[in-house]
Amino acid sequence: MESRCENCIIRQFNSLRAMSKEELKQVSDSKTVKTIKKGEPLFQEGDKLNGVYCVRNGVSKLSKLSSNGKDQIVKLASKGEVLGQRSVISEECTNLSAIAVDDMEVCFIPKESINNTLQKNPNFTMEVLRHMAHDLKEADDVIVNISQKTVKQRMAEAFLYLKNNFGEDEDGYLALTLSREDISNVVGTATESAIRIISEFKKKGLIVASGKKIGIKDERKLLELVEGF
Amino acid sequence: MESRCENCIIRQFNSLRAMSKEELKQVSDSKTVKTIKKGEPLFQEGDKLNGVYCVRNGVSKLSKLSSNGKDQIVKLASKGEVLGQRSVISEECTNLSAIAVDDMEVCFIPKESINNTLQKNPNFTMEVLRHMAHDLKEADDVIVNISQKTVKQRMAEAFLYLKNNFGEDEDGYLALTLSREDISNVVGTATESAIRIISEFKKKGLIVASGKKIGIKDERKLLELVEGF
DNA sequence: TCCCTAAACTGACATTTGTCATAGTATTCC
DNA sequence: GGAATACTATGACAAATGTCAGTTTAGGGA
Repeated sequence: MESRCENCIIRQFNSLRAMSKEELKQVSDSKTVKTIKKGEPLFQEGDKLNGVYCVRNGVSKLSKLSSNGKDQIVKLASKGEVLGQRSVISEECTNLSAIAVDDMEVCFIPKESINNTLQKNPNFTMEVLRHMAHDLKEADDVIVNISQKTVKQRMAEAFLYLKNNFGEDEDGYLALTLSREDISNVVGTATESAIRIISEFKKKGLIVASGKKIGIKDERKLLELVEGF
Repeated sequence: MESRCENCIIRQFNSLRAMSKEELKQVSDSKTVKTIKKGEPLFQEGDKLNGVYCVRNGVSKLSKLSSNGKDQIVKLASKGEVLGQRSVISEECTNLSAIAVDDMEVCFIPKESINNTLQKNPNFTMEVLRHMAHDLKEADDVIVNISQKTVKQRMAEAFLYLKNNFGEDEDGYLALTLSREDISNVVGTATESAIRIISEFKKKGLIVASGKKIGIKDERKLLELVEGF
């Protein structure tokens, strides 16, 4: 893949597209490319981040540990997403852990480059602001879903989310394969409950599963379930 | 209260403090002061907002209707907070309703003033960005709490939140009085469940209640409950 | 003041969800 | 290839929570 930020297509998907040629050059010169293996962390809850991570390949789960010892996955980030922005902007330790769900390739961009551009390029700042506004809206939706919907509804929604955001492979299975435990941590339920609901969905013909791979069979009915029928 | 934004103390608490004298003058000239009675809406979910609302007095609940017909309260906003920013920035319809919990006094600032300043004053943009980063972090915390804690724990947390954010009156009761239904909508549970837990807390001496007014009696035990003992 | 309505409350019950125990099934690593 | 380990699955049960139905209480007009 192209290693010069100026030519990197990835940035078309994130706030970096608002950077000028010179700014991108600076970012390009200061960035480092990192490879993270499945299961390894990009950063951990409480870490002080010295920069942001731009995802080139693979998927990362952003999660937070609850006092009951369970992780709650707040977001799944893939190609083009920038992680750690919030922490860098507010100059606080990060409140989330980022762990690779796949093997990943990311660019680490030191915070100086980001802060520098934030000060000089209002377009960039606005772009970051717009992204954050969007994330906040999504977070509100998650709050409402998680508090007002049943586990079954949230499971159905999770599968539809996975399809819409990560797509399907050639055999019609969800492209992103998560462990049952990760699924339960996205949905916010016990692993056993998640497994039981998967079994139920299989029996009812809503999904198919072969090993870890899950495929959506009856999207319409899943949608109806989410809406509460 | 002072009607010129330049002299308004309220703005010390929000992003408007990053505005210049001239910008504040423009805001002041274009703003309108509105009085909203208890129970009335500032705006409703799905509305297209033509500006933001700066709270001078009173409290507003920001809520979203779920498909099961219940409202989930996502945030309680009081003096100094600015509502509708996100919608104005992303130029989308608002995803939340804002309804007065108290009688309120707010300033409506047309979006032109805001957008104008966003374009010209990078400090202001950064300030808004920082606020939004903070809100996003809080939203993450809410997600984790609501999904990983029991209703009882969340109730305890809600009372502590009300004390810390809105304080107590001279008699030691929580300054912000919410109906049982509103409390249940903050916590994300059935009204009956909320009432039952309030009764239980009263019996156990964690809180006292006289009519709608609730007072915290044993903060330590409430905290322990939240942390899971 | 009294009524009337909305809110607060309580009980009984059904349902959902979590927990523990245990067994089967993949996967990895030597 | 085979043991060790992690993940998936299922049953049985307990606990938490929601729902429905009905009663009591409080507050705001006429």
